[in-house]
Amino acid sequence: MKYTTIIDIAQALGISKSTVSRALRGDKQNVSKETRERILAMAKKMGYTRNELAVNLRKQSTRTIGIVVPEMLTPFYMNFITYAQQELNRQGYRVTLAQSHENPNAELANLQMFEDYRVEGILISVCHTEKNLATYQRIMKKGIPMVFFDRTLSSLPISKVKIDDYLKSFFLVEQMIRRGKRRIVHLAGPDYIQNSQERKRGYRDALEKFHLPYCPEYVIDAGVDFSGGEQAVEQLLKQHIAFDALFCFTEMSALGAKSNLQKHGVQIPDEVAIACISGTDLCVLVHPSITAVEQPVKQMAEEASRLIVQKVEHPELPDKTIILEAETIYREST
Amino acid sequence: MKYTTIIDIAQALGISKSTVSRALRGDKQNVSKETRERILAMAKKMGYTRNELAVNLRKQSTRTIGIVVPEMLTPFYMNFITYAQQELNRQGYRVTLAQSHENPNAELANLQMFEDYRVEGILISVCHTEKNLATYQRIMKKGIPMVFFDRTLSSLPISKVKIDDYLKSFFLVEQMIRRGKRRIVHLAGPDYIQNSQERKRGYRDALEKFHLPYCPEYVIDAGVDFSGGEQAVEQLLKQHIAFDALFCFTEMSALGAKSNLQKHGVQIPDEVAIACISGTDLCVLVHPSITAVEQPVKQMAEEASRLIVQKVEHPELPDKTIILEAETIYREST
DNA sequence: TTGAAAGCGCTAACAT
DNA sequence: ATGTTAGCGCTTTCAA
Repeated sequence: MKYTTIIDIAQALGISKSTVSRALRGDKQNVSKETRERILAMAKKMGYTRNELAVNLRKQSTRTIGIVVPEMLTPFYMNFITYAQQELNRQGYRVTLAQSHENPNAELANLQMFEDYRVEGILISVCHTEKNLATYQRIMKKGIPMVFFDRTLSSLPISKVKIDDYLKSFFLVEQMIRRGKRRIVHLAGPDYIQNSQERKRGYRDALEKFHLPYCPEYVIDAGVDFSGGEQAVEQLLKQHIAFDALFCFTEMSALGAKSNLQKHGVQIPDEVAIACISGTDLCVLVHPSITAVEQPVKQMAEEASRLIVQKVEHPELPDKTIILEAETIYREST
Repeated sequence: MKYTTIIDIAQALGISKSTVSRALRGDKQNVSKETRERILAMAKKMGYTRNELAVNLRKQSTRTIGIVVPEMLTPFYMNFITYAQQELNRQGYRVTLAQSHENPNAELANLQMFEDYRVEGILISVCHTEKNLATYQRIMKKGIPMVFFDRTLSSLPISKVKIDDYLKSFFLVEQMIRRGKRRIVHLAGPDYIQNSQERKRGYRDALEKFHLPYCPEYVIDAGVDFSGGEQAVEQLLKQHIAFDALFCFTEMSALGAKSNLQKHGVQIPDEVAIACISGTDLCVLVHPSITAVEQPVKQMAEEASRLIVQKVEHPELPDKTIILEAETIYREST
């Protein structure tokens, strides 16, 4: 399969490739209307499509932003990507996507690939607090702009867009306590995600504020997904740990927990209340009794996009951290 | 920001760029172990990353497959993408993604972009039966391999991977009838999606088999998303159309319908049974009473990937249509 | 208004 | 084992 090139067009018309290039790029100044039309017609006839590889190589610019996310199964990251894509397209950038599947090695490979393809900026939600620190720093030092979003890293002086996980966590737990819950179990996320650590702090401090005891066995590592939530509940029941509320790290683990509780015949929310900090309204949609603090995914995407574009176009400007107000949703128990 | 090139390395070492290129590409035959090591060390020291743009241009090959999907919000397409990516990577191909947002113009732009970037094959689930027919044909004629999946087009002689929507639809409706449902409403998808048309046929024929009347007002255009399902139910209730079962086109419209029914105090599934053909277990997860025929997304992704690779590497081979057996799931009403 | 020529970073055929 | 050279498709000075 052979693509038509500007040389083919030039030859077919008996003119130089420079003129063809100019016409095709829409340069109205330096090519007569007549030849312009002949060129456009011939290009169409020959099925010409400009080779972006060659253009990018020549121009030494791709106008492409790479986005790395831990996963794309929950709507949160997909929404982020969609909004970011919109905003970045509006600003004249293209987007290429990569998922790390929660695996630092895959994340590394993706970042490497972005470098190889000369993306001009990177938006990333990291999958591990430490594992790829050196790589992030290497990329920064190389001068490739990066912006962290959602799962950020406090240890790195890079622009970030996030919510205040500590505060939101504190808030949610406080709500549960005010509603009379006393034995609140935290289905926590893994420690290698910083948001998880901050939510643990929020959980702990909220208990403290109300002089409730902090029991280590009430904090269970439930991972990030559906089955993590199921297993955590399984464990709780097996160990006969009494509880009247669950505060989950992700919406998926909340759903998993819910599902398993129902399987065991536990009434929700009469006996147990469930809450999580959610990227979308999935939880609410699925089960209105789950209380959620909703992350402002659209704003997050737009802020992150604006930040990365700014950084690409004005590398000299200082880094910025944006903390977004998450919307708190209260649902009446049904 | 200036990237290190093989010329930089060659100069730093006082050798030719060909040797550097060879060493960096892992050619052990034609470069002495000693210089090889010097080159690798220097490359690392200077932070070299190969410019894939240049490589692709020079080699006239990108080893990249483009995937176009209507949306990425439902897990079905995301699962497809993930599995396809795995399989294609295994075969030495990269993947680039685009979503049409159910918009034929966006789909067109995405296909155009894929051409510009010289993808070597395209996997697509179309968003409209007719709108972009000419483009698909143009691409085919140009010799760019394409494989259709899930939402395919019977009118085009291109390789496809799909389920038998007619059969599965027939089957599902038959089940409802056998369970005593008589007034089955079909929240149908739009006619510009072929799968939707075939499911309508299946619905109709199943009724006929059991000598049940076909009422046009029982077939409602509910679109593809959550709000479509909500609105369809709203309309049913407002018009006082009696029904005891809903057969929905998508899992999202099933969820929307369910949500609105609950809002109006209708018991599910005591009064109304809901069924859909689902790409994932989302429905089941959300509401175990929803009956679903599960699409074999993993196989679909793997077959489609294999087909496209085969077509890229052996363009002379004939087109193929693969119809996958969808797994039928019965859930007991809870 | 047009053309000639250089070059983006890399590979590969052909010398040496 | 290494170097020289041509060229992938395009843009962009510089000349004409």
